[in-house]
Amino acid sequence: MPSRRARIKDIAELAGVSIGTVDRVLHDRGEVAEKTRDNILQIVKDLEYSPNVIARALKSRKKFRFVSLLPEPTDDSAFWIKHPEGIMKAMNELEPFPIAFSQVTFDLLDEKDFQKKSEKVFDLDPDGVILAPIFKTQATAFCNKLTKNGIPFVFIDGYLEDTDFLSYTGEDIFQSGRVAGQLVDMVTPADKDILIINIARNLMNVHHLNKRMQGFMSYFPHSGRNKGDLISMNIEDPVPLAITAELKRVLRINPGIGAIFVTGSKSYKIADCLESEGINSVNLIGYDLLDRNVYHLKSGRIRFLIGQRPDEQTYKGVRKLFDYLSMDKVPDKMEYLPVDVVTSENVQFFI
Amino acid sequence: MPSRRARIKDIAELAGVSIGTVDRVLHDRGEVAEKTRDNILQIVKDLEYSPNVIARALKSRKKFRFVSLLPEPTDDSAFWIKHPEGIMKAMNELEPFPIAFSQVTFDLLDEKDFQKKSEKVFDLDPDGVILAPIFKTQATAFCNKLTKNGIPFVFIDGYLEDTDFLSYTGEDIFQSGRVAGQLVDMVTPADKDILIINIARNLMNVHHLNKRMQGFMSYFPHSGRNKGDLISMNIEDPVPLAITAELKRVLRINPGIGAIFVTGSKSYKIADCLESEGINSVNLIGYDLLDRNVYHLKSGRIRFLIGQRPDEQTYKGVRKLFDYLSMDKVPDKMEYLPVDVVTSENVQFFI
DNA sequence: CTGAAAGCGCTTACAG
DNA sequence: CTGAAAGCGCTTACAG
Repeated sequence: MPSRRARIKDIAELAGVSIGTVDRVLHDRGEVAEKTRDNILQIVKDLEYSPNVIARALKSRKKFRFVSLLPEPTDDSAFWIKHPEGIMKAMNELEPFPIAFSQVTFDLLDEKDFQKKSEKVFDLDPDGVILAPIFKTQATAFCNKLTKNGIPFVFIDGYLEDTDFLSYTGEDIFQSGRVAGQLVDMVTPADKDILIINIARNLMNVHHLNKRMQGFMSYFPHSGRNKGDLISMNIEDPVPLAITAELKRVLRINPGIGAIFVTGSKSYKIADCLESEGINSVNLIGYDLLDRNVYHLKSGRIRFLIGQRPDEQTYKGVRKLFDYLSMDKVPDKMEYLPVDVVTSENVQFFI
Repeated sequence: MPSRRARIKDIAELAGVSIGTVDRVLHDRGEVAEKTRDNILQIVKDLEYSPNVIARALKSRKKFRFVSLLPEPTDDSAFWIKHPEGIMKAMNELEPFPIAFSQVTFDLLDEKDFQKKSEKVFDLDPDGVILAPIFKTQATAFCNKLTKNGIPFVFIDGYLEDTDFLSYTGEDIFQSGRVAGQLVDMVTPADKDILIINIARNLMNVHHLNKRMQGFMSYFPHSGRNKGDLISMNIEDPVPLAITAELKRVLRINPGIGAIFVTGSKSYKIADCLESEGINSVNLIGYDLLDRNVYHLKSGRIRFLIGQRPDEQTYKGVRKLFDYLSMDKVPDKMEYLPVDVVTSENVQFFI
């Protein structure tokens, strides 16, 4: 091990060439005699040379251009407001480096818009892309195009196995369902029934929600104490009146329900109904720390929320792109973030 | 807002002086006419100048020397093995910058050793110190000496209010006790009694444990459903035989105990005893993801562990020192990390 | 195919 | 009290 970090200059001296030549070899810019090249490469290896990122960043006016392609946060998809925060945090930390960031958003309910916006991403001529692959078909096409153009990309929120992504940062969806199952099992009397509610206006998110539901249900046969029934229902039109009617109907038919698991981030809609109906006896558990969920968590209407660290997903995604581009650091392909168990007593630390 | 970041050179030109003079003003090295100085300072403000950290790091062979002063992890204080990991992670990220790190450890059971090692810290001529102020008197003296020498320091694990620390990163101890209280309350039948166990060979850590206990107990009067008794006991000599005897005695006297809360990280010792005695009916809850705790968590003997992110405490502590020294970034004085609720189903993400 | 030079923005001696 | 110069390790454009 060299006592001091090797520099290009050291390599050049050992090889008996100029630093320009060494640089050409290091950057594969060709125009170097094969013999010289091999010799230099050997020395590089011997010296365990790695470039000084600081010097590189200082010099190269080469500005990395990053682009994010994420859903537009709206009143009805408030989950996505946290993601930009992680991006800002990463940008802040990387502020001394020459980086530009563009955020492109698309309509969560509109595949066509995704496609249109993904074209816009290309127009921005990115060096790296971070995206949530909500629409499988369109996202796959987009990712393949990125790969063809040699542009690295990272996934958050979900991933597409058949694409050449650099890394995924997010939830282990199935396992997070299991955690929900365990929590419900712990706080609900063993003879009570459990209601699983999916709220999905369209089929797009079904993969996500289905997988959580599978994880949830997988907990009970072997690990759970609960002996009641698992009942599942779908709400397509999440309008308060419709939800209330449907919920009342199901609860009337199944008077033994002791817990409700909402597979997505809209548990507050269920809590709203329970509140207006004056139903206090069920354990409600849902996902994500939206303001409206947190409100019900604090009031006791929701017992647990499961958090998936949306801001950490984007933060890490950006860092991985940067580390990869500026230092050739290849990240782990899959990084599952912790499944956070949030109650009224520890929620303050998560928001 | 300037379209481009101002450089020293820009300031020099506007002030009609050389960059050397600007630098002298910026670094308060004196030897500058007051008029020149004021003028330059004004321009600095107007231009919102901030130094380019990269250029600074590249140039200055000034190596920051950081020193940590933490307890030596031992078989009986395994909690402290995670802390060095956070330090290594920070060092890794800061690798391109010229930094040296020395880790000094002391005997968790020996105040004299703390004092001796704190002197060693001074010998290392640190630019910044990160420490766990285990022994109040000795740590206060040490911190005051640091302040007197103009050496910034950050706390982890605990803090001393009367010292001039740069930042604290760690648990909100009282609140974490409340979280434990809520969890116990959720999973234990309302008519059962609750046993609180402190394991403390000496009085040193009592502050820590007491505060958690207070938080725990504070939950029940207003927020809890539990109607049973809160019983507390102390174990001074945590030898298996002694624990078992004592535990059996208490459980015999109080047959209604449905949950046990261990205020420190040694819940595995209680779990060991319950296991050997074949007692399965109580909900055990404790702190920290030590291997031996996790073993019992997975086997179901421990129901919840509360995590306090030891590695994140040190990681953030080091980053704060660095950001402060290299960019004058003053961190928030108090940073409470999330109180993690860990079960057998999500523990995999925390270890 | 290769070398010499300029420059990124800062800091550090040194000369006056 | 102030300026001019060298240099940190790299990249880039140019000359040969």
